[in-house]
Amino acid sequence: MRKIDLTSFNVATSETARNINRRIILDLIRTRQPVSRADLARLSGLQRSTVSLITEQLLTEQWITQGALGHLPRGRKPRFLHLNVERAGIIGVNVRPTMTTIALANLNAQFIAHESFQTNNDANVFIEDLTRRLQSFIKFHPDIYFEGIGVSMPGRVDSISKKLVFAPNLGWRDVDLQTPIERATGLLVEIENAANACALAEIWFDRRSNGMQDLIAVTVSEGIGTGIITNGQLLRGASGTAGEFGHVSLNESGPLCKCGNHGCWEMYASNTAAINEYVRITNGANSKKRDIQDESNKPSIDDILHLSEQGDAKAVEVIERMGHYLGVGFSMLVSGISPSMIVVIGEITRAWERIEPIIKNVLNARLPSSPVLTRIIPSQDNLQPRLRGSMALILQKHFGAPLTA
Amino acid sequence: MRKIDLTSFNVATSETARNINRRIILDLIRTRQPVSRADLARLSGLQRSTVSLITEQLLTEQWITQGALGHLPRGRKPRFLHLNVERAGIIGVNVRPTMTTIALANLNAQFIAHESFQTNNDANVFIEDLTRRLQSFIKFHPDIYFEGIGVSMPGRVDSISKKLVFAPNLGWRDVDLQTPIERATGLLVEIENAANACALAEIWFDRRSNGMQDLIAVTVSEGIGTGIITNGQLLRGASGTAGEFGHVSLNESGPLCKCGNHGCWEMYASNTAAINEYVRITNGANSKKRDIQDESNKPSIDDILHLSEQGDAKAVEVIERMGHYLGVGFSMLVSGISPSMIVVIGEITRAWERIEPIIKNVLNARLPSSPVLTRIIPSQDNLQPRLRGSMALILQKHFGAPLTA
DNA sequence: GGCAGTTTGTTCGAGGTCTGAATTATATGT
DNA sequence: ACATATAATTCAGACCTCGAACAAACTGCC
Repeated sequence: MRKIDLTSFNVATSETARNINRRIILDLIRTRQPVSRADLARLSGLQRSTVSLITEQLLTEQWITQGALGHLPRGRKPRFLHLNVERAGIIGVNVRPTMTTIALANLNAQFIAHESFQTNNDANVFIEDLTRRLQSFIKFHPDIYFEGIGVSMPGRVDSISKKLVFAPNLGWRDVDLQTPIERATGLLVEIENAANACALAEIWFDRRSNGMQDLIAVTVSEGIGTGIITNGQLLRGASGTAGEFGHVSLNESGPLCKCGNHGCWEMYASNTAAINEYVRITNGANSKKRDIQDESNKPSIDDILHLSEQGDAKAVEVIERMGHYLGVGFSMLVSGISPSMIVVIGEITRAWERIEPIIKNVLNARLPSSPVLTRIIPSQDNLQPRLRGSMALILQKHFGAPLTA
Repeated sequence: MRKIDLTSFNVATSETARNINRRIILDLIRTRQPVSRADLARLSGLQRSTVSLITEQLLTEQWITQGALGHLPRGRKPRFLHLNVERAGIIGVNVRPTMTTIALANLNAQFIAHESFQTNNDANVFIEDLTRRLQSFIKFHPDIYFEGIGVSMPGRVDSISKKLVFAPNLGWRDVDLQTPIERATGLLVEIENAANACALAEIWFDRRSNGMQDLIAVTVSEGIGTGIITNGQLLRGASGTAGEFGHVSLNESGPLCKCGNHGCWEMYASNTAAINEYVRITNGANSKKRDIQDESNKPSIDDILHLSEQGDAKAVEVIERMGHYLGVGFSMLVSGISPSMIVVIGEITRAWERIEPIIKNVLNARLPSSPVLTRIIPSQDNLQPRLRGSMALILQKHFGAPLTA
């Protein structure tokens, strides 16, 4: 049971009941479409008369549309309702260290258009670039009503000020993206950390999380990020700085991390860690004296995955080591938070068949006293969880639970 | 924003608005008493007429009482409202490995009566003992209407079946306390893990958590437990097994823990760890051959704290080591969850002045890239957080936010 | 003492919402 | 054509909040 937050709460007015039921009906239509009014009454437990009133409202507001008639063995045929995919568009922006993607989707979070461009290293130049592109993107679709813009960032975002606090792989600090984008487009803008966006994407759009109210999304790339959802809601912590499990130290005397701490989880299980390890063990075999590691000589994580798929013993070793340390970190998450599901996002999911048994072994070894109830699965990367998650930020406003009490 | 849980949700009826506002008013009276109707209207934002209707209902149901008149420089004097402390009693039960305490409190969670007895090692004998004592406890207060019984347990409690899954320090497994107590007393019974109960006590009754919606309670005793509150609500995880941060491994090759894993946090920072360490370093000095450690010869944590207060160098060393490792674990919690507050419960809080700077140093060393926003404070142990938390389990039902959508 | 000004608390009609029974609409099978 | 079944709408009744008007109670000032 939730404690009432007496510092910021909403009392109920005469319209509160409608607000609650409207959101329930709208979310039911979203997830069960096509669906009839009678179905909605059965699913929700509301009276058919109430459902009719609510759907009439949703129809006039163009949130939904009426479709074909259904088929039944007996009786009057039901008229199916759908989300009105043409009503509105949501823009998702996925900022990554090298590339930035802008995408337009309908209310079903199906992509309609997208474009990508190089991410400029300078934050100010980038913002100018992005806002200009967003403006022309919007102009290019004059017939669409835009609900808002969601932005996923590779770094820590303050949940109150909505500023980017720090993005290590971009080298940006204290950047305000929300204000310039809002000013340039006049739309609602939400900024969120990439791991949090992935967690949202999973819970809002992935069937595998059906009915789950808690899960953790682990993004494995240059570093490791964790987006945590508990009780159906993002865990943000004091000013949005939760989710830095990637910087929990697994070994006090381990290698020095960018964050200044030693032996962080991401020093063992990130792509960067795998690349460094691969360079270390191949150099050790080929030429011990080549101690200056040229950046351009380093393989990419995709190279290593490709080599391991072809049976290269050292690449396999590196990937398996990465799997092992992913398992170590997961065991921490399972002990402490015990989510229903952990979703892994990143290139490493390509090698899932190889690392899954390793992860399971580590978990069983490290959690001997209790069965592991957490499902650990790879993300379906083609679904673009970062982009879809940034869209969920906007969709939530209409489809999420109302804020009462 | 919370996602609507379509597997179990509540639609709004015509009474939902009243339910919401009633709980807001009742919680405002609880926290701000004495308070007038006009104050409530200002605090809640509801109309004075609405507040009058709600308070009238609360008065007839005897949840609240009218008290004295207030004083104002001008105008009609307000009539103060209070919680009706005589309306109802809540029974809290705190089960610990050696002793069990039963306490009766009023709606303000002020203790009226309490009794303690030895905890029987045999679960069945214990249940019989407890239910008999509860029955006579209730008979002894025939004029009180009991709201329910909350039980705090030193072990893992399944949040769905409400069974005790495992209590290592009692050696109990799969014990159902709820059903026999409900049967014996006819009252609502809630069972919860001790750390979770402490977290609830903190958020419901401690002024220091005013306005906070997230905190972690860390119980330091034989082991280490973590009760986590996020978004104003207990984090339970898959079937209530969250909060086992005490069994996260800090060192893969550390000492073997009861749980079967190596180098768990509680192997370094619990009372047991401190006692073992003290025995190790004193034996090392006195007689290296005395390798059989007689249980009865071991000092208690209170002994060690007492010695350290008197300046015993080895006791001080052990306490400072414990402080260091508490800091190590806290840095994990701050990285991953970043709660507004961490509250420490246990005998170690007696040495707070000594260990606080050590903990702060560890946190600053391990979280170099961002300021630590989390306040770390000792619990006020005389407030009996375990007992009060078990009472909060029952109070929540009436004072918590309603379950809508 | 009486009156103006102020604040508390209640009363009552208006408007929004859900429920549940009755009604209308539409389809199938005999 | 008629019985049966299901979908969807209509409408009175009950509950709720709002907001204006009103009554109650108190202070200060003339």
